[in-house]
Amino acid sequence: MLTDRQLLILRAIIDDYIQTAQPVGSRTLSKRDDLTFSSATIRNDMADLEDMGLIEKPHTSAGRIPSEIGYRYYVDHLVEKQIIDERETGRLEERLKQSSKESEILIRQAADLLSDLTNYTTVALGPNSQMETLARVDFMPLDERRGVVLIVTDQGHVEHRTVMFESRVAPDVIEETIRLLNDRLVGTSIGQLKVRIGEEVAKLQLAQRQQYENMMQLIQSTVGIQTPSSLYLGGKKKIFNQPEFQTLDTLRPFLEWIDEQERLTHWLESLPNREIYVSIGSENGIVALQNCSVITSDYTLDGKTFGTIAMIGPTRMDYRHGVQMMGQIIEALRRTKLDK
Amino acid sequence: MLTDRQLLILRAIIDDYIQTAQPVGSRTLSKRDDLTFSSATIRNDMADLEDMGLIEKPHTSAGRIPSEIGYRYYVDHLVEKQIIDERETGRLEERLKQSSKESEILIRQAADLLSDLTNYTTVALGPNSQMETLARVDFMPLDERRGVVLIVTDQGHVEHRTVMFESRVAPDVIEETIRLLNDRLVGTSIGQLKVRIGEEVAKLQLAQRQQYENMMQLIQSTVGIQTPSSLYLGGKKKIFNQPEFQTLDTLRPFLEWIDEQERLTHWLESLPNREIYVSIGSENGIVALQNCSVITSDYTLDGKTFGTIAMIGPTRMDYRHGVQMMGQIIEALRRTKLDK
DNA sequence: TATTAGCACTCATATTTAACGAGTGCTAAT
DNA sequence: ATTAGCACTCGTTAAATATGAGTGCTAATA
Repeated sequence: MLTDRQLLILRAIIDDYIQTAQPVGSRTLSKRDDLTFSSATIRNDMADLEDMGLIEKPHTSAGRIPSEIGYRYYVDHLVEKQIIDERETGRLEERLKQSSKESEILIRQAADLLSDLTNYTTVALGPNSQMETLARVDFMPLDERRGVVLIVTDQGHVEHRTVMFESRVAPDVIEETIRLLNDRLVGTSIGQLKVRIGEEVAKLQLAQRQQYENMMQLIQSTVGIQTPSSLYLGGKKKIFNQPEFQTLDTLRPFLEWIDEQERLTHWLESLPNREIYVSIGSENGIVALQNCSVITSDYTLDGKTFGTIAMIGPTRMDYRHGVQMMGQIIEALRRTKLDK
Repeated sequence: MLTDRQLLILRAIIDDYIQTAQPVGSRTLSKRDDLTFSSATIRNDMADLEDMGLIEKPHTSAGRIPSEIGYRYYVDHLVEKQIIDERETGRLEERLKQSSKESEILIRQAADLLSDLTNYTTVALGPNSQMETLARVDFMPLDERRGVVLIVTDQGHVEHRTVMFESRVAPDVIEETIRLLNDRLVGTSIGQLKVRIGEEVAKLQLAQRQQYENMMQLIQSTVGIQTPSSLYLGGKKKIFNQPEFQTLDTLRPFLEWIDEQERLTHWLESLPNREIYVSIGSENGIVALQNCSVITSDYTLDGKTFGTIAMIGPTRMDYRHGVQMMGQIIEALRRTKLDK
């Protein structure tokens, strides 16, 4: 167990290191107003903290830096649970409102805002349309051989796909196909749509099948194309300002990783958390993010579960401020009304 | 005017430097099979070439490197006009075909292909929908207060926008509005659509105006949102392998610049060229691309003018190969048929 | 018993110095 | 006109040295 003084020292080391990115020495600490002990005393406590694995030294004659365990302790015990600052949240909400009431734009704006607030790179993932369900299918002919299939989801999202027929299709066949699809498929999740259409085709009577099979398979094939969840990166440049990313060895893996949209999306979708969660250094298990910490949270927009937002910075990130800002942003998003 | 030998030497210097990224010395050159002169002779010619501004030395005791003027001379006089290699073009065409027949995906694929072929970063810009013209407007109600506006262009592209009414609108008013818009606006370029709708509203009779103004203004406001031309970056990572981008000073401006999608789009759209064009070093006028050269070309897909594709590498890029590959790709694209 | 002053020791970093060698420009010989 | 020869330049590398921040330990102090 840690003594009060050790706690004070640990906290001071981390706070200082977060600010300066430099190993912290005992003399520097003893000069702080909140540490009234001599450097020798502090050295003794530091040795203990090091034995406990909370801090470490890069080399003999350097000061100490927090270890991952140290950061973990700091985040779990020394970062107060988020207190929503009403004034600040209101201001954020205001800024979000200004931009637009379209969800896509709102999310981008939120990511940018969070990045500006913290100076870290952010990633925002929109709703995964695979999870939404079909509210309605419709068809609009363009010319003899082409038309647009419209898919409307329960969340009010609309997708369109142009389809082309092999040969001319009678209007009433089209009409009937659409009626059929609406009758039987409303409520199906978008992700399952393809499979379900296949099932419906199988169920058709022989007579019907000749008529509708072609058309339905056509729709099936276009519907099957996954619409990837919308992903937005905020403040990618911010990484260039971080002292730990001033060499190619550290910068390159990060940039290469962050640019892989697909992998990024999967990663965000795989995160199990609902509320704000902090992953420190190697905890996240991603080699390219070894020296990074991530604050993630699911967010809701207009009351509905919507997506995931993440903040990525060096392990030496300002956890207190980061958690605070993340809380403010998701609260502001929660309060924001969408029109639809 | 250059003597034959000087020409030979200039070419050798540039070829060598392009490959090694190291200043080329007279002794190295004299050992080449195609240069039979002594190093002293070569030195004399090098001095002349330097006087003419075609090559320069980083410092006294280094070899020579090409100057921008040298590269320009090389590109203009020493890079043979592209000869389409039928076999190779066929192979590229094949690979393009495989991926998809959708233009969006084809363009991505082309950018990736070109990047893999050359090991440089590529940018492909899709068609600018602002230039296409309206072929048809349609409307599909979703519920009492919402509906989807469909916009079809002459090129067969479809866009949709969800609109929301302040209050319930009678179906026949909607129908009539759409008829009106179709009657009067078909053929208008998408970019002008917003202005043109405004003009039409102004022309309405007082009686009509009450009915349609709201609806038309609603459509106007949603139509006004610019759909940016689709932009695709291929092989962004490639830059990390270039020796001239191994320091943050050079890498950072490049990456920051390339990540600004909007600026990039404008830049590509502003390029006046139709056929393959090479811009060397500072010629492009972009500070962040001081040390880069760019090979750009407009391309056609399925015979129609479509967009612009660019290849960005260090000034010391393999112009011959780059121009060659660019030629192959745009030829392959030209031959690729789209279904629509 | 807990704290602090004092001091020898460690080790990354910065500075200096010297050696190296690739490449040049010039001159004189071919 | 070409080439061999040679003194000279200057960036790069390596070794030698100095600097100083910070530590751990011991002994003195409250």
